[in-house]
Amino acid sequence: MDLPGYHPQTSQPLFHQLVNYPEDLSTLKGSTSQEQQLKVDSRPESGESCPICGDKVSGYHYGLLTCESCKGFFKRSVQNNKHYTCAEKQSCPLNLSQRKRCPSCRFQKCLDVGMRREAVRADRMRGGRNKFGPLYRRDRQMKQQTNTASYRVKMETAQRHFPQATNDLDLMSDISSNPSLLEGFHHQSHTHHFTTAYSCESLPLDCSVNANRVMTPPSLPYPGFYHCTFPENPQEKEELPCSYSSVSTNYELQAAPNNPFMPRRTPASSPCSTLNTANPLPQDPNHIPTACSSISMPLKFLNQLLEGEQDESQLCAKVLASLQREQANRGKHDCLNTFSIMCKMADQTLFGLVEWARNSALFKEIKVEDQMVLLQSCWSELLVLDHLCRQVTYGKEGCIYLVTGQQIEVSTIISQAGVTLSSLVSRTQDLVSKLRALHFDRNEFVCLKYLVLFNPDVKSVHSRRQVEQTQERVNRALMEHTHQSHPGHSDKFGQLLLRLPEVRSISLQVEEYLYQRHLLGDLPCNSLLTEMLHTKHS
DNA sequence: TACTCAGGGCCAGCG
DNA sequence: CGCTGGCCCTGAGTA
Repeated sequence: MDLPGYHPQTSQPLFHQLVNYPEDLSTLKGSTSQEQQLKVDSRPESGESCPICGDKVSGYHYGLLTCESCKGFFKRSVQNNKHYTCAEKQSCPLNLSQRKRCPSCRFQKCLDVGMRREAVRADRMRGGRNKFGPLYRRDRQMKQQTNTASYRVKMETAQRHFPQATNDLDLMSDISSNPSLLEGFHHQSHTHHFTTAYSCESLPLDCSVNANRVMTPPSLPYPGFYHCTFPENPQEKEELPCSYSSVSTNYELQAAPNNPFMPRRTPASSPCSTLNTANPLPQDPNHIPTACSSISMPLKFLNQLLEGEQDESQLCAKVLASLQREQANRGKHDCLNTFSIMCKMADQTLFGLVEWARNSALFKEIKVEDQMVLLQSCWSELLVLDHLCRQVTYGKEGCIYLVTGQQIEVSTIISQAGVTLSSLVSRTQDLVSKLRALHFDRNEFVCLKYLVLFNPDVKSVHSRRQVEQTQERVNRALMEHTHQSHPGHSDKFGQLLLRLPEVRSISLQVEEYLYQRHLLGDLPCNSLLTEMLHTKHS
């Protein structure tokens, strides 16, 4: 099926490059998926590096942008059916000066980053185009679009396609055009200045640039929970050897009473005292744990998992900055509609989740092909889990809390939405209530994310045993954590696992809903979200 | 029909 | 002598 703005064979590159270019991530941070794609694509022009050896990229070769030498190397290797052997441990360094050292590792990296054997012609026929043509073509089109600032991601409303429609598809437009909805959507903040022109389907995009054109951190919800933490005492971290991973951020969450998700800078929050995270006990402020040796292996393992967690305030700032850039590119009279804003938020969150997975030591241990397959299989579940966690952590009863810190009243959405969206919102809110009742905490959230990610049942996973073993380890850690943190609630572990099928079911419904809107041309065609959606449907 | 550009071939240089 | 990598040729696809 030919879908608007989408070519099945071109669905891979954005996600593929995201998974395959470790060094790119830092530069990709904070960009929209489209912007990220553009950065990757602009390599030949900007003289950026070959993903295999770091040399200058000369064009698309056998599936992706590489340098001339790796192109030749790959071609010869495939044509001559070479079988190399690594003299070391198959982890030789590969860079411009050392690429000749180990052909085995070089060829393996070619395959790992996505060069395709099948693109080397068996008949050795010269010239012409291969089957990846459309893939390259789309990338080029996007480059052109970047160069001409007139490019706009096509995000037409369902209203435009189906003026008579009065179902779910209208809701997001309605939210923008209905003053009462906007009230719920707006977030009170001294740095956010929301425009409310109905015609413009407004959004808060001018929120984080100050008069000096310097990015300022966005105002975050529940201001009392945040404080500036330019470390006054640089030794602080060292004094807390097992402290909660302190992602470098100007804003950090402060201890929030009765909020099990809030990381704490007190010793009680350190992974050494993970057991206390769910039911924090009063701590002597001068007490600093000296070692982690007293905690069990599964809990140490759980602490390691926690260290990779994303910082919510950073994600919030990133999403806001991305929305702001998008709006800046569009100009004053061409505002994003609310559905597009939601898609952007989801897209950025998804980027964050892929980044989280990729940075995970456990995930890095498995083959890149498996990483891709696993992420492709569970991305929507991760999004749903992420959403659930945000609701339990920050959300108020009866409101949906967005990644940008804004809240929408559930009743408002349900009153405006059609059957599908209403059902989705209700089911999700039910699940949030169940998780609140279970006193769902941060440790458990991390475990569920890993359980969803390391799914050995996913088809075509090569290192199934490895995935299975990781899942078992996470399972044990979760079991131990729930038993220790809630000794009186012997069934919490089982209760949590029982939520996973619900997460799965909701995520499938979300995919279905998004796919329907995609068919109507409502989704940005160059987003990671769209790519992931399409990978599953193809 | 001219142009584009990715795959293939060639060959000087190197170890 | 085999491998490397820069350069050029070829020709299907595209505007």
